[in-house]
Amino acid sequence: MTIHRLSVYTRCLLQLEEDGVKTISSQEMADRFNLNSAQVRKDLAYFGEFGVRGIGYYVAGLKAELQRILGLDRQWPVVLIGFGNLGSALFHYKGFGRQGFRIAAIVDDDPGKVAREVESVPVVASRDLAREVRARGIQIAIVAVPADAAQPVTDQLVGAGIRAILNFAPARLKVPREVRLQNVDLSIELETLSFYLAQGSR
Amino acid sequence: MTIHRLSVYTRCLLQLEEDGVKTISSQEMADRFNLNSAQVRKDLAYFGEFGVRGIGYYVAGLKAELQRILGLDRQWPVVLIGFGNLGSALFHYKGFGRQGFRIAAIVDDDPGKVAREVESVPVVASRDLAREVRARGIQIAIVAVPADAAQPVTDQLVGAGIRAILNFAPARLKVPREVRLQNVDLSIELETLSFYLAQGSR
DNA sequence: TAGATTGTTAATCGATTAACAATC
DNA sequence: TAGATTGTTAATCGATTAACAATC
Repeated sequence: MTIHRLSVYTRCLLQLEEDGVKTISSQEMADRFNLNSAQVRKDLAYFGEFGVRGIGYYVAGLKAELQRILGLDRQWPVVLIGFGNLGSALFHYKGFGRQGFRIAAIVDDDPGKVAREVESVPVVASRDLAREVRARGIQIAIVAVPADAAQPVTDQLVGAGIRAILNFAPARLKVPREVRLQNVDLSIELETLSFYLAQGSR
Repeated sequence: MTIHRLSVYTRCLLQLEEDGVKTISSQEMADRFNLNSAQVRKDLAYFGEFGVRGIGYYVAGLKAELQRILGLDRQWPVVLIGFGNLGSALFHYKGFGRQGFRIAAIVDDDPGKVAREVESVPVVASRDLAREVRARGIQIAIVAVPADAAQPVTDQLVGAGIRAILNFAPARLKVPREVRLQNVDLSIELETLSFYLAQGSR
């Protein structure tokens, strides 16, 4: 929860830096996100003393600190599994690159796609997955394959030494404890909305 | 939070029904999701008395109740805004349809896409958005356009009487209070992962 | 020095869990 | 009746917020 908010703060700071703002108080930050200023200060103070009493936080300095904490102060090579519609969308999505994530390899078993390059990123078959992961020092995978292909390829990823998986497939993946798994469920959010509509019309 | 869990329970019950399971206890449900049985009971009891003491919950009955509560006991026509890679991926994503969401119209201003039909769903230009929304009684929109196009089209949606928006664009949308907005941030999840990797290697 | 704002402690709030009478 | 399991109250836990001394 705190980590989630740190991400949000970081984006805010990027924006502020672009706008030429030099310092910001916890109160001003809180106002932007409907949060409480004490919460902002507590979140930040947990990782160190980044503020200056009477002044607030220096935008550039705090941004750098948060990026370091979140691991965004470096490039993370990522392997993208599945290059169908969703995989393709994620590949072209600009948001990842902006935070230092770089898709370094694509895995897809469609013979029409394998061995090609997409914007100079190689597309390989799943049999070459481990080789690519090791050769490129990849620790993060994004899984964007159909539900039934998700677990087998996940097992391969784990075998290849992947440490974190962002899963878009509508499947409940099993991974060993030491691998971090984050699921993104595209339809559960829609269900939340329909709940409110259904309640509203009652 | 509770709503989110209700969605999860519903999926579990769908699975159980397929597997021919007739009844389930709160303890069994809890075990499947690393939850506490008291929490399951409390979540369910909030909406009514669905269980039977000594027995547990009837799978079919509880499923029907939860679907009703979540508004999943009906078809929701949805308008999809943007038919690029992401829009296309969402269109073909099977998870939505399974829960009663049906993409009834697609809006895209690319002249190469307008006026065509995709799997008998019409693709219209944004100037015809309001007409389609009203004609089809659409209350839910999925926004999958680039960041800079998101706010203008959102304003149009609001004007057309849309009541809920699921936003995939990396933009902070402004909507009036009565419109429910749910943001899906594709890269914030990745940042959570990199935090743990960065921490681990420290 | 006066004003502003932090970092942190104490108080509050809400959500989770344990416990158990009710009851199938 | 005995065993199982609910619905619900009371206890616990954790997260949020208020308050304020420290200090720029």
